Amino acid sequence: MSKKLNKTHYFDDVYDVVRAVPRGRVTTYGTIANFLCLGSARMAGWALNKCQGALPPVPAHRVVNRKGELSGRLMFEHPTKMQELLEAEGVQIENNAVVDFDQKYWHPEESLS
DNA sequence: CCAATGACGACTT
DNA sequence: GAAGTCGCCATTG
Repeated sequence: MSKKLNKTHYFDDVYDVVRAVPRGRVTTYGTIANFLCLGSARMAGWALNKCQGALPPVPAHRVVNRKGELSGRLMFEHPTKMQELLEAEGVQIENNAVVDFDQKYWHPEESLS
């Protein structure tokens, strides 16, 4: 899996990492950005903003900010869709934030095994 | 071309 | 320890 790091297509790498997130787990923008060496967590979030039209669909609901808050829930088709999806996967949401975020936190290196 | 914004993060006060 | 400020890089106005 050679990482091209083509800044014009880096969001493809972001999608790949987000798709690798196991069900019931969550990760952060900064982690993805750091893993892909994007240099800014904003780039990861920006890429996910367009993930809605990406195929296959990207489980962006599994990506939250450093605080574990569902910062992008308003960007979904429905503001509550993100929380519903997370709860459906066993992730408890409290005050728009992931419960036991440290426990649900997932790192791309885990996928490397 | 310049300025402002953004699904963020880390540092400083 | 909490709140505020600056920095990152790309897109849009």
